[in-house]
Amino acid sequence: MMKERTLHHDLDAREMTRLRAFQCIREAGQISRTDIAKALNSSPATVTSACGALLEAGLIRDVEAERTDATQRGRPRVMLEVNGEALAVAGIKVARHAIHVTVVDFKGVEIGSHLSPLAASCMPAEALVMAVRQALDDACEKLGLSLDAVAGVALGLPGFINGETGFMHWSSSVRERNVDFMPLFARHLPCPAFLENDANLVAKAEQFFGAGRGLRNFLVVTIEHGVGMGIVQDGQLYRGERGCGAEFGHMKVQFEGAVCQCGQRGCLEAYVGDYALIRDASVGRQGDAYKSLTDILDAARAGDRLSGEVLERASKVLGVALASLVNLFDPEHIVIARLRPRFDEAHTQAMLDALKRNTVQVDAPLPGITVRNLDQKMWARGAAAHGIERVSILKIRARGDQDAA
Amino acid sequence: MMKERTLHHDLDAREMTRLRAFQCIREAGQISRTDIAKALNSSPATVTSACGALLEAGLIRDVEAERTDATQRGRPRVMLEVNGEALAVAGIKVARHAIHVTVVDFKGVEIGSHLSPLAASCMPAEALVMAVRQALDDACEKLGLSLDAVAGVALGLPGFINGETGFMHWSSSVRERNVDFMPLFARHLPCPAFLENDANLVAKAEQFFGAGRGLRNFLVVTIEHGVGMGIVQDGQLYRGERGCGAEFGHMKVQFEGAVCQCGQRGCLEAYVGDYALIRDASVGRQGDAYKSLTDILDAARAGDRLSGEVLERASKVLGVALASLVNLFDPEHIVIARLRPRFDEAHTQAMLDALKRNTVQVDAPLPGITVRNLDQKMWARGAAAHGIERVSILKIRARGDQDAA
DNA sequence: ATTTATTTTTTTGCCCGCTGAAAAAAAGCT
DNA sequence: AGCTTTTTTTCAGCGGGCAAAAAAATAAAT
Repeated sequence: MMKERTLHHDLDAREMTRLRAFQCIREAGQISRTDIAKALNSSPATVTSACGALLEAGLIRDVEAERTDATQRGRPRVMLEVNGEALAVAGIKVARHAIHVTVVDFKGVEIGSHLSPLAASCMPAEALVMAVRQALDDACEKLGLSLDAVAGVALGLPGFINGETGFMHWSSSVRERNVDFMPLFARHLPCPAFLENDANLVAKAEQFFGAGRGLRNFLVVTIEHGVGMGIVQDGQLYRGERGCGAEFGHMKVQFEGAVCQCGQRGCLEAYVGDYALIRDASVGRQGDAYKSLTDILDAARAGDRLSGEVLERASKVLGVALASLVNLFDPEHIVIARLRPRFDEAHTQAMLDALKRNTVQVDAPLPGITVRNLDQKMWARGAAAHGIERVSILKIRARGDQDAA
Repeated sequence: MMKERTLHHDLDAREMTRLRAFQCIREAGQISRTDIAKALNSSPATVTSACGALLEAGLIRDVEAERTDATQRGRPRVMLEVNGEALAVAGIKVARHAIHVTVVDFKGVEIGSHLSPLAASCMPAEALVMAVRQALDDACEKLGLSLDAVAGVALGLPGFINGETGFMHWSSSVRERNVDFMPLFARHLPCPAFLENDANLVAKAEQFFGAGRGLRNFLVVTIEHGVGMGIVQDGQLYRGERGCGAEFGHMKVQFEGAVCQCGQRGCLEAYVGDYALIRDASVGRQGDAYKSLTDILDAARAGDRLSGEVLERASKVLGVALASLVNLFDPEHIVIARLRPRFDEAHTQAMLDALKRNTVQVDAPLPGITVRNLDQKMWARGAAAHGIERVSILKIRARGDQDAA
């Protein structure tokens, strides 16, 4: 059996129809069968049968008919929605000093969260997996939940992760390189496990809950210590050939430019990543270097020239790099998510200006831009979203097996 | 009817199977039914019926059984191939000073070519279409071919062309902006017409005849006056949301860098495009500026310092930009095609070194790289390839209609 | 209250492509 | 000639999707 490129492999035609119907329902929140038929471009009969299977499986349910104000004649439509109580899914993100766990219901509504401190920011794979398992157990206990009630766990790691194969090429949180992480992880869990690159998780979060709803072709850029990106094309994460593309942070913005933490020169990250700003703004302040971005922002607001210039320059460089992305990908939308300190409006504006000025002009509207603050919970939420998606595929496939039996 | 994203719309399941079989045969050159079944992952019965339809339509034919040396028992396999004589297709490329026409048979074998000089490098759309039609007529006459024998014409234009809709946002060859070019073009032709961005055509040529055969995920970069790119993902041209992405030439490689012909700063084109090299190498030679890249190459070989440095720098910048591409797209393969003057091995090597040094390291093999000289005929050949693809879709759909009748 | 109109949903029967199995075809080998 | 091997074709059956019809549920009209 050859290795398939999509995650929808081994779903037959009928299961694909069910999955599409399910995803349509999830995306819409609430939707009637007729509208699903329109959205899927298929017949009502097909939708009825697909939804019948989903209802029987308990994955969706019909919702109490809301009294519509618009006085409608005819048989009232029955709205369908994802049955939140059907399943619980855990999303886990490994950060530098903590493991974030969030447990959501099948609709993506948060049941609860938990944060486990992490002793070391980099440890052996085996130890990390144990720590993750412990964090999950703690979270379940805190929420009064049995681990058996969790239908799937999705884990997000920084670094070069092939989400399709579950192979970890490199991660800043793991001592070893080239670990076949997925089996290791799955061995310590009583339920299906999924692995994904952390920037891709933010993309998933946007697709499920944010600016990416209903879009099929968008980019999500994350800016924190480093710079990451998730690419959604045709509604699916684009992973590249080896499963580790989308390294926007290491796109070169300056020939023979500043040194990046990856050892190369001119990477975007070396101009707009947190560590780069701290480095640049601290020049000439030996012994009194800034500790965090917040310090720099405060200094700039207090009138410090260098800090202001560093921030302005970073904004412009980021805008130019984003313009390159637009020129290359021509996406429908871009989400720019920056962690922690809320930037001044002026910086955002400088970034957007640079973006606009450096985009190839086509007399067609620019892609939509969303600038948002990225909070720590987004990753775990994205992991949960990813988990929901993967588990729903499993559940729909499982139904098929039962039918056959 | 909503606008579909793929070119395979309105092909039903059976037609899709036929198309896939046809494409498999075209890609393989010669292949037996059993091997097609393996390649398409479907049953021999299905392949027989699909090929039956294709045979009946005359699109393919079975080839005289080649005596295999390996003494094989059993019923000898019947090899199928595209029936070259089935149809003729014309590929046309509008260049700055000429219109290239190439007519190929359905297998892509060149029947003949023609080159019509073009008075002006930029003219009104209407006039350009007339000139193209004239060039096509001339080519047919020269080849002793009736225009009726041409089943389709594919036209390549430089600029921002939406190949899907046939809309021209901007082209250096056309006076007006935002012309709905396709209908205009089709009105002057007795056969189906197709339009495409010229860099995408080179990608098509590589996919059909070159390094892209059998690959589903590769990039083709063209370097001439400007720099272009074609993106093939999952076997299809990636066009972006507005149909005019892949502007590699306007990816920014230097913050506030050299001025590009597009008016912006720091574009790759402004460092490696022909005009940029001529500009840079001619500094300080007022009245004695270089006229062409060849001059610069000659000067460098003769020991001119500046020319050598300009070439070396361009090679390095290109390598770095390509590394950014790899980091973003993680493709299976990259084809780098440079027009006209064959560069010295040293420059190619400098480019590849820079590419390698600036690629994010993953302990996984780098994408394959093909460096080739791009000759003028590639565009027209690519246009022809594009035409073949589009015409085969039309023909397969047409069969369906006949069946229905 | 009953009927009519309207809209959504379900049921039913049919069509059609794909498939597996078996048959047929076309060789080579003995 | 008979057996083996491999490819190709035939054929019956399965199963998904769809159009049409039926059913259901309501508003408006009489």
